[in-house]
Amino acid sequence: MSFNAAMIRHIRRHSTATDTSISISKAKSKLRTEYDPDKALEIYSSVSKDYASTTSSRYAQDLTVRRLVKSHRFSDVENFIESHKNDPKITQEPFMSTLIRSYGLAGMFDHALKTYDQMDELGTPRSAFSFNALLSACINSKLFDKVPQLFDEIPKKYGVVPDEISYGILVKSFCESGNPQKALELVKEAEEKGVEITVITYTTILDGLYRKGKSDEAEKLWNVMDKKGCIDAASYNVRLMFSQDDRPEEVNTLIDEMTKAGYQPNTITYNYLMTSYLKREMVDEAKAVFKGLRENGCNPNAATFRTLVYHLCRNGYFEEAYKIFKQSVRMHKIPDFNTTKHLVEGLVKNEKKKEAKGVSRTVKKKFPPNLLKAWAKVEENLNLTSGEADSVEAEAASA
DNA sequence: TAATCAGTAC
Repeated sequence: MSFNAAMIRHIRRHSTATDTSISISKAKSKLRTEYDPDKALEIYSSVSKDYASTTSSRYAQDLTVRRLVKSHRFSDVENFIESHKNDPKITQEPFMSTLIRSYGLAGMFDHALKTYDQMDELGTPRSAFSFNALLSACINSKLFDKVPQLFDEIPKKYGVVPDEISYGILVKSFCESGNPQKALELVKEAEEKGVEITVITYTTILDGLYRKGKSDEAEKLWNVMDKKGCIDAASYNVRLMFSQDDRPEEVNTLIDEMTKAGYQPNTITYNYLMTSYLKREMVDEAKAVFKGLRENGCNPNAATFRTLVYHLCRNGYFEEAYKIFKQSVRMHKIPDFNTTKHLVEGLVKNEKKKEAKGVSRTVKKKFPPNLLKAWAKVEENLNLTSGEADSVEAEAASA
């Protein structure tokens, strides 16, 4: 089925509860594991809007847009987002902002701006909230130079007053343009205007400085943040990210410091520690970090699996990588195309063709349709197409 | 409503 006007009518018709409608939480969990954009649309349309809170439906909407974007179906994205403009909630700024943000996720900034300009005729009031949605859309569309321009023009045009988040997004745009120095200057300017510099804004600049190799400046900024008490776990994670190439002992020391300062290490923290071990081929230590996640109150995320499988393959531990891959499938967090490609190639090379076929069958069920052509090529090159094999998924389910 | 999870993306 392809997305069309009938589907939009279907979505509208189901705006009240019917026996076919499902709860938003059920839709969210279904959407998380559904990569086919058409099926994602079906799930979205079956949600009863009566139960949908703004944040929940925004999440479901974002997921649906992401699935369509992954398949490069931009006209369907447009139809999908535009269909929401008939919703009576369109006069509510947060609802409208969701549409602007969604266009940004799709990289369709022109549409985001057009939608923002439309707010007058649709009767939606403007505050910093929708302005920030527009600036985020700009960042997500990777138009970093456009953010300062909008920051200058929009307040003049519409009388919107930028808030601390607007400044945070402007800071991000400078960092993304490779100019964290300019971001630091902006901090001064904002402070003079009495706009708060939040921990997220500081952390953004910290990351920007490290990325440009300005470790000295980053450390100076860290001291400023420390003095102000403007630090959280994510700030520590940025420091950890740039210490991944250090010795694992040093990474562990930094994590100790983090814990003593009262910040709970999270999954991302442990991902960095794991990577620091893997970069030195300390596979047992890395696996110990992975196994210890749960007792540290953390769950592996998609990056955990991707990193572990990727490095295990790079180091030639294909059977280990295969085991981890099976776990990732069970948790609906399977690694990306390239990592999985490394895995099947390594399995074939090591005469594990049956396992390779299992991975391949799973991939064909889980990857977005637009990647399947490229995957068919991988299969063909490895001669995996003949014969039958159970998918990893089926095997994992029966295990 | 913004920040951190490998890297050109496929």
